[in-house]
Amino acid sequence: MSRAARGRPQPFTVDVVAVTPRDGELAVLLERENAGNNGRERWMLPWEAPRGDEQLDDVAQQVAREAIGAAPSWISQVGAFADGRHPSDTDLSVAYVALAPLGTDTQGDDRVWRPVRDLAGLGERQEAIVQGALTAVRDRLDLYPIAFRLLPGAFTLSELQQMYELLLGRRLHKASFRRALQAAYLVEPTDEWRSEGRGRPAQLYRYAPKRRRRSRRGVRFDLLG
Amino acid sequence: MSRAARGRPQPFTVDVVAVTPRDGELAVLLERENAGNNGRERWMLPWEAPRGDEQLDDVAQQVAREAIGAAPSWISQVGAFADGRHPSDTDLSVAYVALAPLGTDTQGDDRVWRPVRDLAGLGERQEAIVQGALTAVRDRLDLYPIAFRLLPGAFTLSELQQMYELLLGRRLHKASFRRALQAAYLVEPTDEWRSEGRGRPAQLYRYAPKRRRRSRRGVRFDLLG
DNA sequence: TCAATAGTGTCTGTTAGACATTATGGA
DNA sequence: TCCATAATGTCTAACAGACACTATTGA
Repeated sequence: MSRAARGRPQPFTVDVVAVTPRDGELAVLLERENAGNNGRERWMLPWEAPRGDEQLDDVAQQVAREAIGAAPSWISQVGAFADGRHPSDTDLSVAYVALAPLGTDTQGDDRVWRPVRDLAGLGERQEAIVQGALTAVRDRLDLYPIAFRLLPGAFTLSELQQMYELLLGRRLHKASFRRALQAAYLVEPTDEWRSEGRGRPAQLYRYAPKRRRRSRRGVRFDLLG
Repeated sequence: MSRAARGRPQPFTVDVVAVTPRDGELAVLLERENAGNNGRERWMLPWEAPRGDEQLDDVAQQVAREAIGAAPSWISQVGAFADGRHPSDTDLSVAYVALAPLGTDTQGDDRVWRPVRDLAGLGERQEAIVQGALTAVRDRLDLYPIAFRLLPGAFTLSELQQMYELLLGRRLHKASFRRALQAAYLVEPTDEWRSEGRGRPAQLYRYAPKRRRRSRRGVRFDLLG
């Protein structure tokens, strides 16, 4: 950071999209914007204008921790956004996406988990930021343990598969999913089982990556065309 | 953009990593930094502090066009960088990567294509930006026609394969590469051939995506572990 | 003719998805 | 007992890589 700006608030913000699974869909954390209460409610993503001597990642981590009420299980920069109105009236926002494990709850009326299909009350820029964050999560799903970070430490393979299905937005084949998981040496079984209603109880697993994948066969041409 | 900042220079920069193939490796465009010539040369990425009423993408496009001498064949945001020294002494840079087709040349001593393995003279922040840009290019290679945009309008399949190999940093299997390309309906043959030295002449192709890929089989677990 | 590169056909091992089957609990 | 879910085995089609072969030019 420049000497001039040391300690003073920056003319840009760090915005955090906190994501968690909730009621079978993804939800993001919104805070009430206590601007002039002229009729309809206005909401916003948690944000902060960093001081001049802070690193972006540290600020994002801090904003996420305060909003979620615990350290995020994963955090990553999404990009810079300048279009549209922002609660801070700054010209630029650096966006981050942060993951909160399943079951993370908030308290109070001014901080809520809202399903991503209904972001009414959010400003233009922050709505674009949420879309960018969700795209970033999907794009990085195969490289980072995102699905695992949205689950508690112990989980069933069906829960893990459902998390992947939720993030990808499509169904997966059970046998294939487990075969690929096995081959990747990413999980190890615990000696616990969980019984939910009817049906055979499921064994609990934990995330415990062992080997490194080094495949990358061929090239993929997944261009939209 | 906020009313306050309209028309005035912003307290951040838009930095552009212009990339082109050159002598069988990737090169980025550097400009001479005419700061106090105290001994060793200093170089920098092209950058600009946008006015308050400009959109980021437009500024990046403009910076790229001026640096390359022509419109970039593809451009995309990489992210925001705040660490390390920057020629502008601003606290933040929004980085873009821009592609220049093979054969794009520069003129003058103050603007050169430098191979990515030797970025001596570049400041800390911009060196991190270049690394981020190269990573972004590799990560998006399967989703955007990056390799095609680094080639002229007509190219041989061997040239296309070599471009993929250059970007991926590994050799590819010729028959498999062509099979996958065929299946993706991305190119169409022209009625021209090119003869280079010995060997059978190669047919020229052009980028002409026809159908949409809709495969995405299974899940990939490419986590590092 | 030889060397070099383009382009293609065939074989094989790997993998994804369909399908079926067994296992194990609760109602 | 029936039903629901877990977990796994088998079959097949698609695909990647190896290999070999033909095609076509310049030296």
